[in-house]
Amino acid sequence: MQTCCEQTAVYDPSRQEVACCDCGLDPLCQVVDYGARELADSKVVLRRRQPMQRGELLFSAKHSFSALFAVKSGSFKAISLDMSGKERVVGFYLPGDLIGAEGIANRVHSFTVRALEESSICRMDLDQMPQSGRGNEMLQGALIRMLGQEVNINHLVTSSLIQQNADQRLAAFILNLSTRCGMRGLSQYQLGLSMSRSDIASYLGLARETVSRTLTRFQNYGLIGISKHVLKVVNPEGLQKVTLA
Amino acid sequence: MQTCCEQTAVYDPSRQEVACCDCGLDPLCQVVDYGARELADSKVVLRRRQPMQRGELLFSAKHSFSALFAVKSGSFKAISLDMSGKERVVGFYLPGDLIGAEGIANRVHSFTVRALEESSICRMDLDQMPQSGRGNEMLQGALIRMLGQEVNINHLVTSSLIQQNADQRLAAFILNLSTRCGMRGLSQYQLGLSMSRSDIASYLGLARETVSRTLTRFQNYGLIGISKHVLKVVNPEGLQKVTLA
DNA sequence: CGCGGAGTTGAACTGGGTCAATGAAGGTGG
DNA sequence: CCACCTTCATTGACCCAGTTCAACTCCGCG
Repeated sequence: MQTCCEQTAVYDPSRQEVACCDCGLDPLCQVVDYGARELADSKVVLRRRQPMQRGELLFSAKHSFSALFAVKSGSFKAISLDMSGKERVVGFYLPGDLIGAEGIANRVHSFTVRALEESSICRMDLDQMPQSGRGNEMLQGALIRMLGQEVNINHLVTSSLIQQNADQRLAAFILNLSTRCGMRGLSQYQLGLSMSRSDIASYLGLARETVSRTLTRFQNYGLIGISKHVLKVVNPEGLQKVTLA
Repeated sequence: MQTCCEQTAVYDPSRQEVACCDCGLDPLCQVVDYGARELADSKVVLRRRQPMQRGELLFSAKHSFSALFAVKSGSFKAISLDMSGKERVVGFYLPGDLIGAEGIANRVHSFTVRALEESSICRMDLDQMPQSGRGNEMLQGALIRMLGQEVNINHLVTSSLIQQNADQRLAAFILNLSTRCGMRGLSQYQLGLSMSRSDIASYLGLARETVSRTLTRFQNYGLIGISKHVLKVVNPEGLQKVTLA
């Protein structure tokens, strides 16, 4: 069992990287580290800081679930095919975010996850959960808390998306990115938009032209500054107001 | 510990009621029943078939989490106050549905749940989870599977709502109600719409006038039959087509 | 009987989608 | 190194789905 900051792969550490203590997988990692002895004979394995290239798949829809992941650096998008066969972006993952919990129940992933840039992830193999013991109980407890969080977050996101207009959705989206970065110890006010405008549009249920227009309007209002894929949050209170309107 | 079909409250059994084997809480109930001896000293308590009046609250947002619920008969709606203080319907619960899982992680409920009609619920008090033992592990395992399901369902619902027009949202909504009733052993083709048009509109992110107009249009097309609060699913394949369009 | 809430229907307005043109950036091969 | 291509982004013009506002009906309830 490896301790928290041991390297398992060659990787450039100069990139913005989330600290373990700020990571969504940390509660589980701690259990695994702490319970090393109890879990020693189990198949739970942590592999840290695996590098990934832009465009590479973390896993695919309908493939069997075998591990949970946490973004260490970089970013990912989740894509789902709806019934009519169209691709839809269903989520973005930033450093510290947990990926793959949706697969636990049925042991099958329900969407595809792709790296938006050069990234690194931690991987916790759970294809063979230990069958019993104190370590297992703690692991399960941590899983329950994490899944509960996931349920809550999804509820909030859904609520805010469904009944808001384009301005509100985009303002909420930007603030969401910003606070998530803040929570994870990254900059709240300078965000790297690694995803395309089309990705954002798909995620928010808008046309990409609307995303483009709204962003430039926000910039004209002095709410944000945007050039290419760098977004500066200039006036978070203003954005907050937009979401309420 | 009570066995599955023991009554704990006086309640008129003539109403449409879901069987235990079709109930979302059943995996947990089974664990509790099966592990009665192991859990005997714990604080996990099942209370079955508690009656509730129309308008009565099951729990309120910000109140501390202490139990999971399953709808036995009747129906409920979940209401959340968004940041601007407006009420928003975030979900409907039918017989067999599980309520309250969103509160597990933070031990606090994130929305309010109200009975839409005379209903009954089963209640599993979890404010004091057992600390260890085989029974606990099974309980945790069942919780994990349930939460995982919840995450998946939320994803599907969100996806289908965000990027669809009014017709698609309403058709999907009706089919969703129908299949859920079917899964739980109730009629798929004759649904009781215990919620108001405004509730449906709020849930789907539409104006109540749009819901009204769309329903009558569906009726004119021969897709459904609707009078007051009884909805007949006449042409499910047709509705399915509408969702894809 | 009169009141209030829920539902339906009509008419007018508008936010955002669609279509189209153009520009900017990155990749590839000669 | 440049020419070409592809993909992504921006901006303008137009149009329609769905909101808003308003009138009216229906029903339950004091």
